[in-house]
Amino acid sequence: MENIIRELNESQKEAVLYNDGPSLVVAGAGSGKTRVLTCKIAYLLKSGYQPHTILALTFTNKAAREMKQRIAAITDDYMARYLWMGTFHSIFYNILRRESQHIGYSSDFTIYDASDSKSLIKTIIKDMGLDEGAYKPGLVQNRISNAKNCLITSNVYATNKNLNEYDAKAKVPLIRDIYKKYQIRCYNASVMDFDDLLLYANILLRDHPEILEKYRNQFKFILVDEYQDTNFAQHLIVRQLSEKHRHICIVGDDAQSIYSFRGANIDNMLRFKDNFPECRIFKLERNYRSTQNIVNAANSLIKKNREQMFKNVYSEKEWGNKIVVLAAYSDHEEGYIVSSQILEMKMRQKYSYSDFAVLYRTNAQSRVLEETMRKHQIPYRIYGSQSFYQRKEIKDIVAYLRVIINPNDEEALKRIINYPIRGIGSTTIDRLQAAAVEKNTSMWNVISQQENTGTPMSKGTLAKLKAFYDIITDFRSKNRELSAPEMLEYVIKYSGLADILFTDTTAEGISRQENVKELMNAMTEFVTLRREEGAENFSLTDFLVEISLLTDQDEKNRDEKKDVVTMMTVHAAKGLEFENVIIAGMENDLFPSMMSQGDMRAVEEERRLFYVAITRAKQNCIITYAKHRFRNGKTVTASPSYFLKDINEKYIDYPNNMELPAQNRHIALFPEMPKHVEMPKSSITATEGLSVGNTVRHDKFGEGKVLKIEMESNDLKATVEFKNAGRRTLLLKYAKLKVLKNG
DNA sequence: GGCCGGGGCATTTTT
DNA sequence: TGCCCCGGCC
Repeated sequence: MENIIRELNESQKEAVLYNDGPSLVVAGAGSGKTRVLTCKIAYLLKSGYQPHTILALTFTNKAAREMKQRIAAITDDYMARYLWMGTFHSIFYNILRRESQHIGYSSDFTIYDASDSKSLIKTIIKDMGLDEGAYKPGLVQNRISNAKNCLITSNVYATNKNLNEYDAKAKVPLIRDIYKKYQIRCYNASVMDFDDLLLYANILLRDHPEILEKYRNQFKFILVDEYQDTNFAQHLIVRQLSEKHRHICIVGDDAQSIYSFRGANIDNMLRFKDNFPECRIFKLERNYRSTQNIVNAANSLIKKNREQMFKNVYSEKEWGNKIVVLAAYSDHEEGYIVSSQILEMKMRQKYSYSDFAVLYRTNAQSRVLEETMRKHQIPYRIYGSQSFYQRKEIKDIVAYLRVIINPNDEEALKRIINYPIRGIGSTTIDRLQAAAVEKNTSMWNVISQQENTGTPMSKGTLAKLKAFYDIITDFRSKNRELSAPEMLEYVIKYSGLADILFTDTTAEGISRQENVKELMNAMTEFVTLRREEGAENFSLTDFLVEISLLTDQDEKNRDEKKDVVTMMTVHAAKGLEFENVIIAGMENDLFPSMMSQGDMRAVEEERRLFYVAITRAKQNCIITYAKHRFRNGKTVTASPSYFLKDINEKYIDYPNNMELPAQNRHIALFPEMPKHVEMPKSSITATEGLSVGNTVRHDKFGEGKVLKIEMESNDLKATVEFKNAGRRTLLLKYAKLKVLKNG
């Protein structure tokens, strides 16, 4: 342990050793953040903290697993496995399962992924007879998700004036009803979506002080990684759990905040000091990853952002090569350039394929790039777009598993009730669903009580339903006897899926079979890993949890050892590093995205995204753009991104193009003109702009200072000391407080 | 109830 | 361009 601490640099060491109170570690890109976190946790264990009293929230499950292993190696102790370490979603899923009776859920609840929840929203919109042109499922889904991330429950949503007015203006006034129905149907199906995990975790802690107390006492030290990407729901959980013992350490880099579309709020980090005024700030500024040129170039770029914490990231590695910008005539030629660059560099400098990453802003760009990679016979692997667990054959099997654990899971049930074909058609399914909605129960309950519900159905249909019911019931009882891997095999065989899968000998059929085998491998691997970690009991449920909450990056273990080029979106590349990074499609309206035009905050986020992309590179960074690109069915002309101009020209080379990017044209033309109306700040979001210590103005009471902000039955209220009107407690939902000054 | 073909529409990022 | 949805037909 001492040796390891000795190897840290001064600021890393300080960050590791200070554990007497709250701390904020500002960790620049490549500054050895993971090392600090690992070392700190090991140090805490050595100082006498019991592992189960440490809660460490990471961005991916993979990161958690790797850190646990490293900690175990440092402390030379099997205890590391008892650390509470994982993503917000998986940790609070476990807590919610444990405490499910307090929120009225069964502990066997399952998880809706984004497509399940979209599909349910679609169903509801149809049921309500709404115009699907106006009520776009994706849009509604976003609104509901945003609301949840701000802890706006469906009831609060329905009664919130701002939100209702906003929706009315947007010609979608009934979103509030959709939201309500959606929550009811999720509840009846015994499922939660991703956002619900955080929402219900908050409700649990809010409504059950004894449970809050229990976890507060249990978690004597809390660490959170990537704090710049937490949303309000996550922030509030952390704050509540830690505000008593105040042993909290948050780590993050405001320059890498790229998830605001998911509700992440950079202010959680920037204003951490408001909640924990005594917090100490440590800055990790030495970059161990990239050459000086790359670090300097990235610094010069991010300086153009207004909102940021001051820091001075530097590298002491060699100076390195300049960033190279290459122009292509078309997106196809761009692909060609990318491929030839890889081949050429590989040949000249003995890189292997896995030393290269091709990054792009949108998934749609991958197609053309892929095509050229194939033409040049460059092996590659795409992460993200169609993840393993999104594949149809995998989703089908997983749907069976979900129904076994939780037969009320409606989306899973609908997926398999007639697959393989059992003669249960859409008419029957619609009827079952309607009956379930009407009786305020699940489809499964309707099916199991078919005889006495009186739903008019033919004898034949009833028999088919009974047969389906028997299959599932058999699976459920077998699940009590068989191990998880045995159960998986049993399901594939007796569901009839095996017959479909293994008789198909087309190329796609074979690939599907391979995927199914891969799923079985994943299961075996999971079981082995659990055993190695010392877990005695693991069930199908555990496996299901694991795969429902996998992050994109978690899937990267797959094929990790293969020598292939990595292709992914910039978002997916967060936290990773490569010898050589190629950023493709560096064009206006693409990067920065068209959607960010004119909105300064959005543009700054795009710039941070570009910053993330550049700082993934250890040795070389190559940027390409095309002058013509095929988009949405037609070819459009494109111009080099004005972001290129933001990089100091000292660090960048334009060997093959004369035409330099135009000056910041969007910003110059439309300074800060918002393109979209922001989602109104509701009662609870109000804290985003409001914190203890702020000077505020109230229409009636005048100026005052915020003393306290707290949550009471779904609403946030603030206690304000007004200069002329004395101390008052106001519901933020109604009181329109204007922040005059940050305390 | 399933399959096929035409038309319309989409495009930002994802736990 | 390609995906998804719907309608028509088997």
